[in-house]
Amino acid sequence: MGLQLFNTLTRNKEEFVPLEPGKIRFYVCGVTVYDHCHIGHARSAIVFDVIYRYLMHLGYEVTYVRNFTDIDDKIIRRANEEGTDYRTIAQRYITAFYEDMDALGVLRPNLEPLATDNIPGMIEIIQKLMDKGIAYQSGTDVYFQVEGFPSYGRLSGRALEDMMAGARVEVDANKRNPMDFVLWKGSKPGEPAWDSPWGPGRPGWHIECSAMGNRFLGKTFDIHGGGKDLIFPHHENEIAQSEAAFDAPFVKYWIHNGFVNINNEKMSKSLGNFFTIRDVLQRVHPEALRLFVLSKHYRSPVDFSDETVAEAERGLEKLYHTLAAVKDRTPASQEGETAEKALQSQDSELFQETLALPQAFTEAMDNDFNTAQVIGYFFGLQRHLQRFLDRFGQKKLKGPAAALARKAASTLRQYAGIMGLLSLEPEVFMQEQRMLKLKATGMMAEEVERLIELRQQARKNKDFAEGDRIRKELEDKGIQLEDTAGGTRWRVTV
RNA sequence: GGCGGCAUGCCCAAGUGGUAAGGGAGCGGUCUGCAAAACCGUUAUUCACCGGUUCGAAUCCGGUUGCCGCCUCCA
Repeated sequence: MGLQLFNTLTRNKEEFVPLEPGKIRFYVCGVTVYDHCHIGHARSAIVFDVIYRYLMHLGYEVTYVRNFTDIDDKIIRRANEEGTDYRTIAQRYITAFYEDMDALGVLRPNLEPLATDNIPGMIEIIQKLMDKGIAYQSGTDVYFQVEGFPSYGRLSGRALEDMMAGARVEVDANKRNPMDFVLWKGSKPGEPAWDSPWGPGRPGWHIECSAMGNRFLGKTFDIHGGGKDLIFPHHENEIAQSEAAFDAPFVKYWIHNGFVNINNEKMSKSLGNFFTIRDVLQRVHPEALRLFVLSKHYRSPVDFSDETVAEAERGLEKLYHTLAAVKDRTPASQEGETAEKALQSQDSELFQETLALPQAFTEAMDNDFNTAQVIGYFFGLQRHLQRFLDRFGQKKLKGPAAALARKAASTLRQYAGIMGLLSLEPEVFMQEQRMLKLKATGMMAEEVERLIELRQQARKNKDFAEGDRIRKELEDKGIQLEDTAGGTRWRVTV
């Protein structure tokens, strides 16, 4: 069947056929660097990261471009507020962006161009549009004339007349049509400015993506992504500019991710109901956040709350717990290949489920990146694997049993890895998770360890009352003890 | 006012014409010195409501209600 994806342009799921066999040219709108990123940005980044990883997994040679908007009114305003240069602001938040993305485990695109490094390309496009009479200068600004582009509104599914009837469009005496949008914005004295045939100024917002897309990916490219809120006007305008300038289709497939909501309302800067990525990562493990995001289909809205995030955390802990159990209870060294028959005879169902995972994974991902379904498969395999382990009680697994457990675990990790999940060694994850959660209890790890040691002494002396008292004391502070064959483990439950 | 989306058990959530995945929580059990974790069992004859198409619909069509988004910067 092959990859099917929902194309915003046609509002249908379509079979994906690359423009050039084996290759994909992929562009995602990046951020405007005037402030820290919030969870909404995190969702978008994670969603497109998984799409990128999956396209590579399918064997495509992917050229992935994600830009930075490093010049814009909000950046200038911020610079003025702080009495500094727009570059300082942009650079600061680019650095912060990388810190956030790295923490989230989001892979770097192949190219991450800056708008300000691509101004000649923008001027070139604007010039083309001027030459064709589709753009006009008015005062110190240059505008795109929407009526000169007949299919304007196709992506967002609305007609020009309808939009004008909306009447919320700012009346601008410079514009011939209220829907015309700025391509080049004349600078006021003291504002950042670049020379152009229309006088000193700066580019309008939409033109940068047309210029960078064209420069790095060509006139027409395969996939363009971004948040749903970019459909109109940003992407609509990109299409108008690019297609009018180059007389070629701009993009074949448009992919848009849904919003992150708080209390069922869109998270946004303007509403002020946002959490920054860095704040959330103070208390939530990045992989838990990733699991949270991928537990829902990328086009649906998701509600971000303590409860929904906690569910993802518990789920992730469960998956890692099973991986840890396999690691602890099977021999460290691999003793060669075990015959399939021997594996199957250990537990036919687990064996089959392990073998079936690659195809189930691919079918779900091919179906418009159905990561939620994939995660369901992960839990199914985890449960069977854990059940298999439990059959052996406290005993270690040997021979074909160990081989089957390892095969199931490594298959699980391999496919979860394509989505950027289960990428850590289980003990590393559990340690990170403990340390993260410990902050909320106000306790130090040493203190916990000391109390555990005291409890062990008491238990050795058969003083269970004292042992239980210590456990209760820790429990009240949010530390849950788990006595295992390998000693006492602890985790934080608050 | 225009355009679009969504409504699945207590909560989250997949399902795209063939008879309801998965996770969390709850309850019962196994295990445990006691716990925790884990595992097992259990919770939707039913998918907002009303009609229709079909041998068959959560899935398609029409209508109703509710929520959300876009039309202004926004992932």
